[in-house]
Amino acid sequence: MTQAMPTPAEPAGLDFPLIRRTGYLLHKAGLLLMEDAEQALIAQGMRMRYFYVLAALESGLSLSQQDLSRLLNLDPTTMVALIDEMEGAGHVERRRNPSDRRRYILRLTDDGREALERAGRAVDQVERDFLSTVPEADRDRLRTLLGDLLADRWPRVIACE
Amino acid sequence: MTQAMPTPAEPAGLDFPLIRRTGYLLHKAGLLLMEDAEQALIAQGMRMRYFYVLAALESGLSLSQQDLSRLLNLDPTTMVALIDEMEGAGHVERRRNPSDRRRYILRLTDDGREALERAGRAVDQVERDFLSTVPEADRDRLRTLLGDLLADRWPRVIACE
DNA sequence: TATTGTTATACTCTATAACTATA
DNA sequence: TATAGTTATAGAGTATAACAATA
Repeated sequence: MTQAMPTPAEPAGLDFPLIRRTGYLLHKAGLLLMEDAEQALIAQGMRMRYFYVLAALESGLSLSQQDLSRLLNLDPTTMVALIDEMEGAGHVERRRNPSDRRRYILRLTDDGREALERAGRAVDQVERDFLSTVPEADRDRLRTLLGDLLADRWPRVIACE
Repeated sequence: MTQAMPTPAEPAGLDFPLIRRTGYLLHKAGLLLMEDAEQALIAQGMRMRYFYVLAALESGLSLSQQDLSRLLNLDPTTMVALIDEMEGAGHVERRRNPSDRRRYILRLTDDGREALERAGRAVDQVERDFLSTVPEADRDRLRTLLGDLLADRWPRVIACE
């Protein structure tokens, strides 16, 4: 081949204007970090949405499947399959809500709580690794900046992908 | 309904541990920003990947479809349809590479360059709006932090989703 | 009549396999 | 034999529609 081949290994050689955009960098950083986290969870037979549901149920509120669907922005039919999986793994229990027998009250089991903690540790580790190049002092600043950035968008912030 | 309903409008009321993670905030911020950008581009009949290809071709390198596939991490078959669309819109030209007639050399047309500029302005505007709550001085800091964060992952940074 | 959970179905997106023309 | 582009096809993931139980 006589043509120069762009090598993805050296994109810096390409004048690719996107990589100078804060927005682009923000998107890529978030994406890479979440991919790492998902990968770490897959090693535990779990995905991020699974982790999200565990985290939501830890709150102790009496959440139904559709409550969770709305909260995490997942389709109710998707939620059925997810809760099926979690129930099969013994991490979640379905109990009928006595005051509205159409609904379940979903509860974390002890195994579920344990799985949540273990997953949380894995995600913590991924975050630490990912942020390791950022000086300690800047990490707080970064978190604060991101929090401010999202402050006026709370309704959409808690949601899967 | 007698049970308390969690209202996504007030997630702060939920003790949702994820929203205190820098990694989670980073992911959500990047996602929301990119959704806004995609929305702005859809108003121009364009998507982000379309914008990415325009931006890559602006470099002036002699890129083939598969060069672009590798660079943007898009499947070659997906690239066919995308370039079909771009060619149909008159933004890209396919010319056979005379030194290897299997390949094309893809070129931006004047219309394509114009579309790139217009899209770039839209994305700029989205970024400015999104970052408007961050003090001017912190914006530079944020960009620098994100750049450092990605510095050792360049091979994976230039890529669609 | 409306809503929860559920199933079955359709749709979208992406990846796989096979083909052609070139090398 | 291998590669670029293409097409047709299969698969994963998601959304839509319809249903039973309950309100």
